[in-house]
Amino acid sequence: MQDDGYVAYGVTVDLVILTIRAEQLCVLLVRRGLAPFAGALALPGGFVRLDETLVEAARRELAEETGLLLPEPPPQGSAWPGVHLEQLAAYGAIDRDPRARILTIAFLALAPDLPEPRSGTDAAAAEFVPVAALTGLGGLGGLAFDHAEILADGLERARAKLEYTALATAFCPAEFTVAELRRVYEIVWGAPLDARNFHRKVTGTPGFLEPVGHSTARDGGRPAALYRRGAAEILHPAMRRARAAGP
Amino acid sequence: MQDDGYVAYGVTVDLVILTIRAEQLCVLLVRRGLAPFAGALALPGGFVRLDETLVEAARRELAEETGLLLPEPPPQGSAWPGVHLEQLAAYGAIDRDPRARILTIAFLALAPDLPEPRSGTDAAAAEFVPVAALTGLGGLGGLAFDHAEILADGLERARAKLEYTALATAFCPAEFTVAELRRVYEIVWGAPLDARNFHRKVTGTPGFLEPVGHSTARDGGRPAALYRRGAAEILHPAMRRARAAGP
DNA sequence: CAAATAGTGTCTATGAGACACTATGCA
DNA sequence: TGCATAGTGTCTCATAGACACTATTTG
Repeated sequence: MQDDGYVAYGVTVDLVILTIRAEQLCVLLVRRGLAPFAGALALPGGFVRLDETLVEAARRELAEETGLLLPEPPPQGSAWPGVHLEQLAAYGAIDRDPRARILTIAFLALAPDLPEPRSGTDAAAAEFVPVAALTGLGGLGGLAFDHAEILADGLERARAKLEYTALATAFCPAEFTVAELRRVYEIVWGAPLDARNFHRKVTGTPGFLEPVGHSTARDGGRPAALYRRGAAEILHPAMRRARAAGP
Repeated sequence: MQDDGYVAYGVTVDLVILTIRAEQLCVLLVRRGLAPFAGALALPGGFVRLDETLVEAARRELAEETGLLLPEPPPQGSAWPGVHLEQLAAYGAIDRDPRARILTIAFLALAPDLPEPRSGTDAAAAEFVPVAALTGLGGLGGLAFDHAEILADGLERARAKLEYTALATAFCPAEFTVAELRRVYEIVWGAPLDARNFHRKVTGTPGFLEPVGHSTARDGGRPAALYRRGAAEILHPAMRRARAAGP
């Protein structure tokens, strides 16, 4: 780190907030009210204040956009539909914002089905949009700034991490069945998985799932045992990613 | 991205440049000449200019610090001791620089044994330091700013990526033997690997290694076939990381 | 020849993938 | 009873890991 050459940048955080609603992978987008890109969809985000770190800024934006409780502090012991938040990458193309040189640090958030997003102070309107509806229209086109690229990176990160981490549980409520967890994988990867093998894999991996004892019959068949996420963060060996079917 | 709340940050890039010299994993460090942290070791880096992207700034610093040819453009077809360069993460703790709010984007570079680093315009002195010499002294302590954390993240990224990518070849010259590649894994992971199984794995994975036809006998046994890196970027199934032996 | 390193073959345990089968609820 | 979903068992194939063995050089 040198001591000459200081120039000033604007720094924002932008969030790729993913959830699953109505059997679809959705991303939270806001409709921009102001120029540039007025009227276009964009990832939620905002400037980083001088008195907060990058993660704190991301957590603040997450709360503002979703009205959601912050992922920290983790409550003692029991069931918590944890929102996962991690840094994705920094984006610094010279003209990514036409007004000034603005750098953004993108974060990836994974959450269980959230309450309807309440408009933050800044966001004109926030809504969960099915990812398929965006990719269908010519490769994520139409997003403001370089947000198509950021979203693509976030999606790839999420898909990849399902393979070798226990992250899929972040899309589930505090207690869930094996079938619900499997649906998460199938929806995120866009490909079906063998229910029997999946069951053996996730229940056989120590620390992945923790049985809560009782069961439920939400779906009208034999009642399924309920689990909550276990302590294991990584999965070894990894789950093999099924290749997406269809277009 | 909102339109209010703009504040100005300084933005730097810092580089974790790893190489292998004399059977040891080494990182390029500079001795700081100026306050803060004058006299301390630090990662090389510098401010991002207004007319360059983050990667361009990283590439410029890499060239300045190492005198090395840039990893791009990749020359047609043949042997190139590619320097690998990728973004690591952004670091934005409030007081990470005591002078001002400065954000840094860290990059990770992996290179084959480099010529002696020539002092760049800014660096007082740059030298490759064995990582073991740093970790031995109480957890990477003594580095300026938050560079101990950045270095730790870079090391972990490098170790992890050897598992599931063909990245280890970035530590090798353009043409190398299987044994040399295996030494890379052993040095980075700090644990021995079975030579026979390793050989089967890397030669059996399509696209990982590309035989160049001739062979060499640098080490006095049966001559070994030479390879250059193949087209495959990822390794599936992954190589299993051996757990580091000893302290 | 011995020593040293390169490279192959073979066995075993494990896990993925395919899929038949049993278990337990509800209408 | 039939139907739907949960969960288990079993087979086959691929691969990691262990390690005996052969191959090709130098001294």
